[in-house]
Amino acid sequence: MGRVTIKDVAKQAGVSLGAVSQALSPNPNSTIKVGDATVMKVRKAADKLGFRPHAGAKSVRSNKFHNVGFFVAKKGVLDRPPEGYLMGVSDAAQKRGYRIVLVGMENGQGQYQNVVPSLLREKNLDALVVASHHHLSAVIHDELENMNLPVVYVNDKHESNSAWVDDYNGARMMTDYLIERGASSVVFAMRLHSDNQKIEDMHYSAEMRIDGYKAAMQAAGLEADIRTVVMGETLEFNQRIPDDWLFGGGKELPDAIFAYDDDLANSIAKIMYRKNIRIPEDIAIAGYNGAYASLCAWRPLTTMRIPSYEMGYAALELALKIIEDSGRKECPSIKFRPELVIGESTR
Amino acid sequence: MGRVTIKDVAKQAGVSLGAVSQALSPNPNSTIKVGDATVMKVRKAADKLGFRPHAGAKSVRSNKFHNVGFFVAKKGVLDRPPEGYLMGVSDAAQKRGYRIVLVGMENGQGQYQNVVPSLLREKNLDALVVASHHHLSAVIHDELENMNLPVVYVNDKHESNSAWVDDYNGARMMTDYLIERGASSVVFAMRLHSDNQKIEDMHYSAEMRIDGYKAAMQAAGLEADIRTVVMGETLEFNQRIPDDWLFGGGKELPDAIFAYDDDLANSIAKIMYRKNIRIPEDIAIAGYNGAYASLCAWRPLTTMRIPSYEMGYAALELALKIIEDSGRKECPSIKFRPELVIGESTR
DNA sequence: CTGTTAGCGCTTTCAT
DNA sequence: ATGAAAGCGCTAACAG
Repeated sequence: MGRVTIKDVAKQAGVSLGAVSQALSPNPNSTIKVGDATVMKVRKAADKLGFRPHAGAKSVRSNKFHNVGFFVAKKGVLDRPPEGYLMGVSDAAQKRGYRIVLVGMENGQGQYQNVVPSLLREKNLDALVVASHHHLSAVIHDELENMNLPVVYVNDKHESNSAWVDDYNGARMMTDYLIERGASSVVFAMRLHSDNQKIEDMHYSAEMRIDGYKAAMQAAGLEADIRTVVMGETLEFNQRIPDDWLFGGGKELPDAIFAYDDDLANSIAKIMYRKNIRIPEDIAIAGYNGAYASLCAWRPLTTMRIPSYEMGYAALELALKIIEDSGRKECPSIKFRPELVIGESTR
Repeated sequence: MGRVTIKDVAKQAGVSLGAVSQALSPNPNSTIKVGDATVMKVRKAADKLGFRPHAGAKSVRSNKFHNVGFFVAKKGVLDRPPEGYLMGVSDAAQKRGYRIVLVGMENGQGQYQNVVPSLLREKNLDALVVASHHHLSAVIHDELENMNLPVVYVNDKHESNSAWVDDYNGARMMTDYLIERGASSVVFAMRLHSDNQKIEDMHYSAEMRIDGYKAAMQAAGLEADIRTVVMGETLEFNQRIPDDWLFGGGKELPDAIFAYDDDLANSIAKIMYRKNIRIPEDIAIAGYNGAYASLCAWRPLTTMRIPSYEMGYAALELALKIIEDSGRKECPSIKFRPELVIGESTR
């Protein structure tokens, strides 16, 4: 039993080839119109024969794939939140009859080698959603421009074609909250990937979060206190931060620590716990991102939840808008608002 | 500037069409052989023109897609661990030049409507990896059989073509550990999706974990105590379990609770915390799965870690074995061992 | 609506 | 190695 083709269906249904094509995947611009009766007849025949259209063959003529790539500009991404982006992208795609194709970063020996992964070397996608957690996305951006492939960004801020979060206000709200709850010394903690990494080279959210934090501190008449630690590119759950990073050696314990993200917040909280400093009684700790891990833990973290599912969903819809209006190249970016989720790591 | 095809490359390189085809994607069985010099020349021309082969066109002749589907037989999966399966699958695929295509469950109004999602109705995949967390996979199994699509299971136990975990020994080890650490009353807690759900209708791991737990209790001369609670299909992080489920109304607080999975363990721990029962001083709580959330939390959970990345990786390799040995239909299933990860929810 | 035909981009065969 | 040509499954254009 070879493969069942449209030809077999036509024979079985007793109609023409073109009729089958139109019955199964109608095109309003087609010169050939099929009636409901024919459609039914064709469907029945197709079902009986177990016909499944060959996606590749379709794409050859139409040059449409109904595939959208999901590119993660980060190593080892899928093992950690927020994977809500992917879920949103996937649901939106499925609803519109598109498939999501995973495109991973290629990396050898901890270095990004081929910036454009080999999977993109084949023509197989109608568009690409880039989920950025990394300054690297800037490099990719240029490389992709030449490929004539519409690109949409999720969790990255660009002039157009992106879904991003208003982290300035997010950080401001979090800092305000900590101050309101009684903190007068609030440290903003973040990690760097290397000794001399500049804020400008980091993800856009770094600058926004710092600015939001500073603004809130200034408005309250408090002094901003930003502390950084140099760590590897990813923060493994067993990777330790030096115990004396935040205090010790003369430094005082602040009332609250606002960490750049939940990973860092959890790591800091672990240090405190080891030192028998009680959370939230002795110190308040807040994170950012609203990672699943922070929310469902038996001792949930106070965090700013990013609407990652909605952002992924919106990003895919942006991508489809561009694909389907074949003239248009750009759509305005969409701003999302984060939401304060109060856990048990603050009072 | 239309699309750059193999024809343009041939012209640019000054060689024949067939030569380009062979130079760029060599086939040992081809009658036409190209030398290294030609290959170089062709590659250079292709690079210069920005040539990207059309995946669809390739697939028409060869009937190979270099796509493997990843099917999640569960609603809203990608938002929660263990997503390590997907990462393993994705890495293994990338290494071998395959793409991962996400195939979601279609569900309307909380009911599974079309068991085989529409994305599978097109011929587009060489194989499918089914990640099962659900008895539903049995239904899918039958439906897929007719499709002539090799199917491999991850986190499900079948005679062949599956990567599964030895949960019997996992549960046994966990129970032994709890007993060793001083517990004499250990409750095994699990949830049911409906009032009259039978263990046999659940995921294979339910029975294995129960049996492992029972065996350990019996070996220690203790009485098994299994308690179930009826909940929705998914356990949201804000979904509450009745506070009096495990104790109250005459029931005594056990020394330890071994929960079917980390989600449930976290929920139980939250109840305890609300009731001012100290963990681990007053009661020990253990989970299962080794979800990222459990491991990276600032108060990590004691859990059995499933090697989900490795399982996903292995499952994909099984799939490729079947794809590439076009004769073979089955490979022996692979058993994985879970690993005890001691957190701070037990002594 | 039908039947026929061209053609998408690529692989493969055939004769040279 | 070449150039020519067939064919994969499908869509789309053509005249009826």
